[in-house]
Amino acid sequence: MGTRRATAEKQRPARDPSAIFERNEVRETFRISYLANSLVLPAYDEISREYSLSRGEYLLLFCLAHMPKLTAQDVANMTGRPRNSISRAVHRMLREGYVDRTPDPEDRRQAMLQITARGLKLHRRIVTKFIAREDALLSVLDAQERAALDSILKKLVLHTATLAV
Amino acid sequence: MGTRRATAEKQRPARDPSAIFERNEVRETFRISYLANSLVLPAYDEISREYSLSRGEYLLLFCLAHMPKLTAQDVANMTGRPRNSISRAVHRMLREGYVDRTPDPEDRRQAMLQITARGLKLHRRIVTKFIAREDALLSVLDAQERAALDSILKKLVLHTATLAV
DNA sequence: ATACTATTGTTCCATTTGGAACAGTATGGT
DNA sequence: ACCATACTGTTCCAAATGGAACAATAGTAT
Repeated sequence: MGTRRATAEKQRPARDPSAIFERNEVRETFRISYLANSLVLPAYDEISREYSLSRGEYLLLFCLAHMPKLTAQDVANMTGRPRNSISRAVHRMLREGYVDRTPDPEDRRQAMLQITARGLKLHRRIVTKFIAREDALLSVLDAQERAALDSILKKLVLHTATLAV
Repeated sequence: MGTRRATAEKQRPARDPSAIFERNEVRETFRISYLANSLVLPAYDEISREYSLSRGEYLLLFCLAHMPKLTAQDVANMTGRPRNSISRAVHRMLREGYVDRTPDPEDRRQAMLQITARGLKLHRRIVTKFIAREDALLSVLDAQERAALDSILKKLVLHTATLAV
C-alpha cells in the first residue's frame, strides 16, 4: 500500500475529502445524504450481485415483509419512488414468486399485494446485511446518544410528512 | 378533495404508509434514507427542470464551491459516486463554463478542477433550495435537539469512514 | 343519467447510472 | 533498468430510472 500512503501524505488539507463535511451551507443535509448512501449502497450492491434484485425490487419486498397488504400506490407512498418503478418491480417479483397479487373487488382499479412464504424467506436472509451495517455504524454511539438519535429522527420523519413536496 | 379524504378514511392501519417506520428491523437506516430523499430529491427535481443539471453535475459544482482544487477522484471520494459519473459531469460542466481544468504537472495522470466565477454564481443561486429545505425540516427541533443531532451526525460520519465498504 | 374530475396501474421513451475494460502514467521491488 | 502493480480518467454498454401519456375505474356535481 505504499502508493496509497504516499498519496495520502501528499494530500494537502485543501484536498482532504472529509473537509467538505464541515465546509458547506447545508451540513446536516450533506451528512444525512452521505450516511444514507453509506448505510444502504454497499448492501444493495451485494443484493444485486447475489440475488439479481434491483433496489426498487428489494424495496418492494421490504415493504411487504412488514405490512400484510399493500397496493402499489401504498408502496410508492412509503418509498417515495414513482409508481411506474413499483409497477415494474411488482411484475418481476410476481414472476419470481416472491409476491402475490389479488384484485380488490371493492375498487377494481387497484390490487392488493402480499408477500409469499418464499419472499419472506428471501427478505429474512437479505435484511441481515442492512442490520449488520446499521449496527456497525451505530456502535460508535453510547446508549444515550442512540436514544437521542432515535427520538430526533422519529420527530423529523413525522415532520417531513407535513412538508409540501 | 372529496375523493382523497374518502380514500384516507377507508385506509385501515394495516395499510397506513407511516406505520412501516416503526415496524421494521432497521429503523434508523430506513428513517435516514427517507430523510435523505426528502431533503434532496425535491431540490434536484427543480434543478433538473430549471437548469438542466443532473444530480451528479450539481454535486460536482457543490464540491468545487467549497474546496478550492480537487481531482475527479477527490470528488468521487467525497460523493461516493463512481468515477465515470464524475468524468461525464466534468466534461459537461467544462463545456458550460462552470468549471476549469488544469493538468497537474507533478502527476500527469490527474488534473486539478476548479470552479469558475460563473459556476460559483450558479451554485449560490441553487444552494438556496437546499438551505430552505433543511431549515424547514430542522425547524421542528429545539436548540438542544439541533445541537444533539449535529454532534451525533458528526460522530457517525467520522465513524463511517473507518468502516469497510 | 351524465358529464367532469381524480386515481390506479401500465406502457413508452429518453435520460441517468454504474460496472468493466482500457490506455496512459506513476510507484515499488528486484 | 526492468517488470509488476496501482492509480487516474475515459469510453462502451447494459441496466435502472423517472416523466408523460394512456385506458380503466371510481367518485362528485349538476
